[in-house]
Amino acid sequence: MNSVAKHLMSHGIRPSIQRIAIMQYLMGHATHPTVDTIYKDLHDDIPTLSRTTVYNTLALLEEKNAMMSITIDSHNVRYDGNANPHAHFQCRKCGMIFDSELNVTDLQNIKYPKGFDAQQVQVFYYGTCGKCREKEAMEKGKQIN
Amino acid sequence: MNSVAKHLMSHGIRPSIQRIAIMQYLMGHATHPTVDTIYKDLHDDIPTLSRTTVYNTLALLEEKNAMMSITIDSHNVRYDGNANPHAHFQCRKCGMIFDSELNVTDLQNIKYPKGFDAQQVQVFYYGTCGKCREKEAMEKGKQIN
DNA sequence: TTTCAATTTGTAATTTTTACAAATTAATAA
DNA sequence: TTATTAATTTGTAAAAATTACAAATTGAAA
Ligand SMILES: [Mn+2]
Ligand SMILES: [Mn+2]
Ligand SMILES: [Zn+2]
Ligand SMILES: [Zn+2]
Repeated sequence: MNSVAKHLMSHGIRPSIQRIAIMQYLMGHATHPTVDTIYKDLHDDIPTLSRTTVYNTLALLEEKNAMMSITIDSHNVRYDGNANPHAHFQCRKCGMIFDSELNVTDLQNIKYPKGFDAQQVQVFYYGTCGKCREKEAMEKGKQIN
Repeated sequence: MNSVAKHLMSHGIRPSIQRIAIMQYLMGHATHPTVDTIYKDLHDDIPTLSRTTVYNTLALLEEKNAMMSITIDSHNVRYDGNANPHAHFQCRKCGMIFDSELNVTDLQNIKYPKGFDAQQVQVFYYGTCGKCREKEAMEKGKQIN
């Protein structure tokens, strides 16, 4: 059996063709794709795949902690095959989402209201990515003023 | 002139009736409301208010840094009249969003990819709030097993 | 007052997500 | 194997959230 199927089973998920394809896609694409990107890309290989199945499967994978969703972008939920906790950076210019080295587990146990119990922490940085900053510098250089 | 109008003007926003009402609502409700909640609540006082105006105004207020939006919830964007940086906690049981004491500015300058430039950081905790934990404890107590 | 610009409004369109029942596929029992 | 049942997938329709846009209104400047 392939490693993706094993990953699913270790999380109590029966490894169907569709579930393997979606999980495999997430593990192979560290781009934090949207539902639509996942659907469109996979649809080329599996023309029978339904959008509903993508939604259903992503909900299942998340519930079983096989991956995580991130709400860094207000327009679309993003999905991340890397389930171990890490922070993210979204570029406001190009919209791309990058991983950050920040170990968010350090934050897990601090500074939320008394009597509360936190199970998860997400850290989202917003700013400008390296490429977009370079591009900006170029544009400025070209300007006369 | 009232203080809300002054706040708007200090951010370069012309203080119209609608803009004052929306900004005032956010400053008076630390509940991190959705667009719909803001619209429905204000509509009682200003029956002519349009949903589009609420969307437009919130986008403007955010652009001018008079307040901030938070994407802690995948279903709805939330709005926060408190623009100075702080973390948030969402209860997975009741959906409520609470402020956290965590000073996120500490995180501002650390651990995102090299050459990148972060302008903002958001920290979102997910878990169970105090009230929901109490409720859970009660339910468990009642059970025979 | 007239003119022009900014703002608001209402409607329609788009996008994202969810609901749901039928069809298909997989697992279990006979 | 074949019949029965359960799990999964599919397609369509509905709901919910957001955006586009042009007309109407309001405010500012000439
Ligand atoms: Mn990631
Ligand atoms: Mn807050
Ligand atoms: Zn970029
Ligand atoms: Zn709660």
